[in-house]
Amino acid sequence: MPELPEVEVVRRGLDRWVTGRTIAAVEVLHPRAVRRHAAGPDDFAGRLTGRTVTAPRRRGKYLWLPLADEPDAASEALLAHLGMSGQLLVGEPDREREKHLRVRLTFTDGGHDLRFVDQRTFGHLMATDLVPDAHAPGHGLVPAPVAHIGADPLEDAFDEDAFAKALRRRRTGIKRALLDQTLISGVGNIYADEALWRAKLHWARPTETLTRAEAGRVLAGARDVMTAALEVGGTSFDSLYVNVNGESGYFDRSLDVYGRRDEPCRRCGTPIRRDEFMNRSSYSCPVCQPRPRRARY
DNA sequence: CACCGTTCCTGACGGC
DNA sequence: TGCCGTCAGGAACGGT
Repeated sequence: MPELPEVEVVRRGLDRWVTGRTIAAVEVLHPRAVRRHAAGPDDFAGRLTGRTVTAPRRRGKYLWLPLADEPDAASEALLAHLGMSGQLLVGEPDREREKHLRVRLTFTDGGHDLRFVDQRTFGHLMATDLVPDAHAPGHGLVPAPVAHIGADPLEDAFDEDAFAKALRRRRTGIKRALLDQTLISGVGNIYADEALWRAKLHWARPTETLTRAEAGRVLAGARDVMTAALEVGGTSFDSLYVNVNGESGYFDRSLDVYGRRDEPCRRCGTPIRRDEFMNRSSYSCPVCQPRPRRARY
């Protein structure tokens, strides 16, 4: 399941394979893949055709390819969110079509094509305007649908003090807050559990009771685990996540709590517990991460 | 406004 | 063998 490190791996792959190339044609094979492009599949294709892709950017789990507008800087972009099972694949244009191929882009140089493949169709592509970035005033641009999300923990613009203060203003549990992309982006279910294990905090800990030091530990935990995942090319559990060349990451072998129900905690040996939370799973160590007296779900 | 439950989707898997 | 229920989850959306 692609979270920030996996999306970053994809971004790096795209930078190598598509930057500077001009889009020749766009095929939308499944309209659901572009459902967030309100003007429809034909408009989506029309906006991309003939445009030249510039260096890919990312914030949290969103990835975008700015489209050159010579002589000015790009004012539009191809925006991608991989959802649960989305892949962006680059390869020989005449290779076999994947079962869940949703969108295909070819380039004027006749070289490798770019394919959006997505089994569960939670991901999407769209063409969108770029708007000023509230997190870096006077500098960058971000796609309009990305404007409302927070900075991610691996970018310079991330304001740690503002994050800690915003957490304390919330009246919810820490894991809910971590999954709220407006507060901090790029953290999904897997890395939320990993960050909380590293910070030794229970997922239902009320945000308003977090000290500045504890907020700092959560953030450091998120940064550390994401950086480690990036170094090994991203996490993969079921081969649905792959980088742009179709190679899976290996980070799942390094996870400390996620998916490790009843296995010993790597710090204290206590069996990892699994709780139900938001109709999904939360994994934690009962000893390292004691349940708070007052829990917020 | 803040918070939270529901919803979209397909394939793997376990039980019978 | 095959059918069916359950599970996986990001984020938009609507209700409170």
